[in-house]
Amino acid sequence: MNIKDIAKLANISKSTVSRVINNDPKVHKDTREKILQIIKNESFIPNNIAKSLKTKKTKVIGILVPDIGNPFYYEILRGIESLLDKNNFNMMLCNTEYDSKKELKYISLLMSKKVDGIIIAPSSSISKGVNLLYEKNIPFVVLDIIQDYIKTNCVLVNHFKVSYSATSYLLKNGHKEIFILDAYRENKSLSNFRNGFIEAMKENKILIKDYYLNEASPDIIGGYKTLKKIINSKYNITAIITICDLAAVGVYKAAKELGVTIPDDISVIGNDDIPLARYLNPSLTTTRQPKFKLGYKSAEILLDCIKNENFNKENVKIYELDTKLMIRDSIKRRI
Amino acid sequence: MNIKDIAKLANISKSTVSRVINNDPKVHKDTREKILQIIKNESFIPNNIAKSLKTKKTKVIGILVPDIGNPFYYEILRGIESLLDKNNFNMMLCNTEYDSKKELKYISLLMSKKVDGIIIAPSSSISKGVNLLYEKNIPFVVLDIIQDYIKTNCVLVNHFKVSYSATSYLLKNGHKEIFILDAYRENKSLSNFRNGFIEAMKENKILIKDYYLNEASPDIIGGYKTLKKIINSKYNITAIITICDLAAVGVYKAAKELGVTIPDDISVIGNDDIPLARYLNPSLTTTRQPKFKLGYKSAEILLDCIKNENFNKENVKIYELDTKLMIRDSIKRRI
DNA sequence: ATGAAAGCGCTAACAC
DNA sequence: GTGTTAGCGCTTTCAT
Repeated sequence: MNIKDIAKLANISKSTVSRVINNDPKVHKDTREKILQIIKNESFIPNNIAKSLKTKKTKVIGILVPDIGNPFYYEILRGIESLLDKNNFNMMLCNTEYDSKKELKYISLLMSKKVDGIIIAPSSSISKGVNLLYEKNIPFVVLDIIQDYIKTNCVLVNHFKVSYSATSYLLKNGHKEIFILDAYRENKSLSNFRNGFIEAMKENKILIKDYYLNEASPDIIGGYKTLKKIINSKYNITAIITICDLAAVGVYKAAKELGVTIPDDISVIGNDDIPLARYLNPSLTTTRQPKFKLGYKSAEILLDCIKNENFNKENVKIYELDTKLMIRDSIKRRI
Repeated sequence: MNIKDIAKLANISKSTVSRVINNDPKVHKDTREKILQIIKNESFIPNNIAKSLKTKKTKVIGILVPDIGNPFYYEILRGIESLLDKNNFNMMLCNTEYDSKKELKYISLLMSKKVDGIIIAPSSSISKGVNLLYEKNIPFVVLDIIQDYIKTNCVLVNHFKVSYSATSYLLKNGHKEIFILDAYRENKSLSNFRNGFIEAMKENKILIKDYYLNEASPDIIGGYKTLKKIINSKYNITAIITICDLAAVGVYKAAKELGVTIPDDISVIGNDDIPLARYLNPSLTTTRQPKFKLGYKSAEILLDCIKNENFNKENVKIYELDTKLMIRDSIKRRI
């Protein structure tokens, strides 16, 4: 069943049916009602694939996240969805697993399916996928993981401030031997999360030992392995700052197994404030990121690029959203 | 840029370009290589919208879940995604928020976008959306929430057994005044979760007081409100069984606020075993559902329906996956 | 206010 | 092994 069939049933041309479907005002009231009635009777649903072929718009956007399993992203997804819903867009969700190959594959698929735009939390800070989008002039917004060598619209929090504040807070509480767990980075010197830590330490004239600076996967396993390594190496650490709460959960897990008590033996401070954070034992001190808003804002910018067709590689901006340190029970005062 | 342009560059017809793109063996090796080279040079990505219009296949499936924010669904999503990835399918994710209107709207959108099939965790056990899919002969699989009045492929766990076992376990531990928190249901007598509880109580000759049987939204707020209600009503409850872990988290939250100690004052048993469950304080006793497998299996069945075009409303089955009671620290022995 | 016709970019049947 | 052609179901310009 297609508009031609509907047209036949109504003794009218398919152009007019098309007009009715698209709410073109230039249709006689009676004609409109008749056609609407038939559409309803037949419970006809127009073929938007054909429409898209003609109009070059799909009302679909692609979303790429590195880890569907990280609660950080669900709230973001909810933020995106809430705006897409209002605009009758759909989202194609892709899970890249921090794998640049998979990321690139999905981006190609999305492009072949002619999504109107893409929101991507890249697999790394040098993403080939993002480069492809850039070259092909696809409207896109980068989320959370800023690109090192390319200017794009980007929505995120200030990771420098996040770790600077977290470190300062630990310092204020008498900690000196602080371990930082960053995600893997191609170019370490470009890591704001790392640099905020370094800056805070330097300002307080604390010597940064090599092994303070660490990298792992930003998930439970990453945090788990990291604490095990710390304990095995008998480093004299009193606190650990993690790149995300999920990694902090990994630290908790390892602590339990190793008989290490948080915060008495080691203090932990996370980043992003996943819903679980406040329910952990002890509840996790962490930096709250406005996750819903991160998603909503990204969608807003993207839809704007799409609608106004004003997507311009040069006219691009970094949107920094505010964070807040949530002080809970995972930090011990060492004075 | 389209296949016609590629054809021109190669001095060849677009049919042959199409053949190369679709790996048709009936193309001369040299021709193929030449075309492949041009495609690569131009970094040409074929328009799958046009392809879909012709072939009536999109390689997209729609997923509808009632609450993106419930961790129960992420593992399911991962399961679905892992199979879709292998088959180069994309997924359109829709969040229905237990709202049948929104569900229906999204289903219409998905149908207009000609998804090859749909996996739906319905907003309720009598879903108009599911009925529409049924009537329109769209391949679909129902996840988790079985439909009361319509036969469909359905992947889920045996909720009767889940609550029966949970209740039996509580009974064995000396509990008698047990409260059950079910999700809202149009037809209460059809709730297996409720019925498993009733059956276990009856077998043990425990009188079921009216207020034992309760309904709330299956999320943190639902659990939160429920415990508040119990405490305010001064019911003499020693244990509570929740329809999902997220509701149990709500119970924990209310308990903390009210100064109620788990498990000393009240025991709690969840259902589904979200990642957070074991990290709660006290760690939550709950029934583990094979979430990844639930998703994977659904996708498997759906892709099978799509590929073999053997989707037949009558030839439909319920797939019950195994569960396991995870005994942790949220139950107190009352003997 | 309505209709006729061209065309979006691809596939696939058919011809050679 | 390759080319020609019709057509998938819409939109949209142009005519009336």
